Amino acid sequence: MFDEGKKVHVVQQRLDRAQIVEAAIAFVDGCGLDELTMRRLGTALEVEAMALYRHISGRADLLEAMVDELIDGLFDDELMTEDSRSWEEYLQRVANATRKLAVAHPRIFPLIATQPPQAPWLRPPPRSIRWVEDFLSSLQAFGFSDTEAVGAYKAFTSFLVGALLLQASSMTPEALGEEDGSSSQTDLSEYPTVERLQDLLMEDHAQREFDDALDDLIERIRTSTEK
Amino acid sequence: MFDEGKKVHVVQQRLDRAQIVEAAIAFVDGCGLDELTMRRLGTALEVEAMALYRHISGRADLLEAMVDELIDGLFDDELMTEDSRSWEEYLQRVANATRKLAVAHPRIFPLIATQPPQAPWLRPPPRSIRWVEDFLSSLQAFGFSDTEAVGAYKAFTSFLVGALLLQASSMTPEALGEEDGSSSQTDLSEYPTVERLQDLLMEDHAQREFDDALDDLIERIRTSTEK
DNA sequence: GCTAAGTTGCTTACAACGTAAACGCCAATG
DNA sequence: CATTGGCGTTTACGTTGTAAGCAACTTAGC
Repeated sequence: MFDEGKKVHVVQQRLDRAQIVEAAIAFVDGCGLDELTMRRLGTALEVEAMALYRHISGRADLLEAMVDELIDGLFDDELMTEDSRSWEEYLQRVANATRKLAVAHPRIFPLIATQPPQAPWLRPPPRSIRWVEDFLSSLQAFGFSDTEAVGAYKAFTSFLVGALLLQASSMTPEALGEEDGSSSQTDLSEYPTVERLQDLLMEDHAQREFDDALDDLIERIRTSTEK
Repeated sequence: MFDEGKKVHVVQQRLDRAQIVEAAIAFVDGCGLDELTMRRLGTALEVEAMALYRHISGRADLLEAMVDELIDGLFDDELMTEDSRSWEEYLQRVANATRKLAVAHPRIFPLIATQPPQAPWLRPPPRSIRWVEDFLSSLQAFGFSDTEAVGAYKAFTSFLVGALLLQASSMTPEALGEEDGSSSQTDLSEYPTVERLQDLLMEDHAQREFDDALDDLIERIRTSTEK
């Protein structure tokens, strides 16, 4: 007679926006952006597609919510909770937290980098006003002038998107499939240099290159604020 | 009796792959990626949608062809035709030619940066083997060792995608519409630093920042090859 | 506890999409 | 002249995002 235990497991029968977004992120992580469909996301939540529209206004809204959710999650990252002792340390924290995000969700990161922000001066990856406020005010607390802070913001965002977008797309399962040239070995005989350096090109030193480029960026910011 | 001049103007009645790709690029430049549809591209060419499939194998193929077309076009750029006197000049040529491309096609550039390349080590923006071959062999002709050339390649591509993707998305007509906060003025009262620096954030020094960052990247490559 | 109101999910429906398959026209080849 | 092969059209199918109406459940007021 305990038959109403039929909907087994952890299936909540009440839907809300947060869990839709969470499910969408999980879905894209697993299957890729193109596979994300209102109907499929519905069935993943054991619900009809149209039910989602009570909580989100459409597919575009869902994508934006996913991005915002991940970006907001950065603030709760342990790296960001405690204060930094120097602006260098602050930049390193932010960079590493963002990198962690890109590595955790390589198939969503392109969306973060590509999706048009609310205002043109709100560049991705931060992409949220709250975040930019934190960035600029933190730098100013360490003595940056207005123009220095804004200059650092622009240089830093360019650095992040360049380093992490390429990192993320190299981690996408589609790319990983053909990593060791088992399949789809293209003919390189016309490109001797590429052929000779192929092993070097495939080597993955992403973490070190990221750190090196970040160190260099920090050095660049330092000298530009001391002139 | 010259009645067959009815299809006036420059409408060729024979379709070929090149003009389809060209029309698609023009269409996206004008209307954006989301608006590009097989059917719409068909009518733009005064042809039924299915006619396109005689020349391209599908939408994905079309997107790839557009990217390849633009990338190949870089080779014909006047900047690239003559030899460079130094590797610094070579990098500057490539960077400026790529930047010109991003500025000319801001709505397509995200595709160049995002689309998965043929091999994981073929990073965008070059994204073509021919191009990478030119890059690596040119650097080696200027005395770069194998590891130095590959290191420069990776650093340079990261730089390009970061600097140009943000530049391109800030030039997209959607973003430009709200550039001067005429519409959609969000409430910044909770974000005093952003509010105070808003004018600075909106200022566009993209060209100078690009050049500065490039100079710095060159300097970084120089010192790393001299240690 | 009972009814009224509001919330939430389901059903149905439609236009637009990408593309497969069969068809007809035209030009070039024998 | 007949034939063949290439190219554009027509028709059709399955899938997509989403609008509209309906039904069931939760909650509020008495």
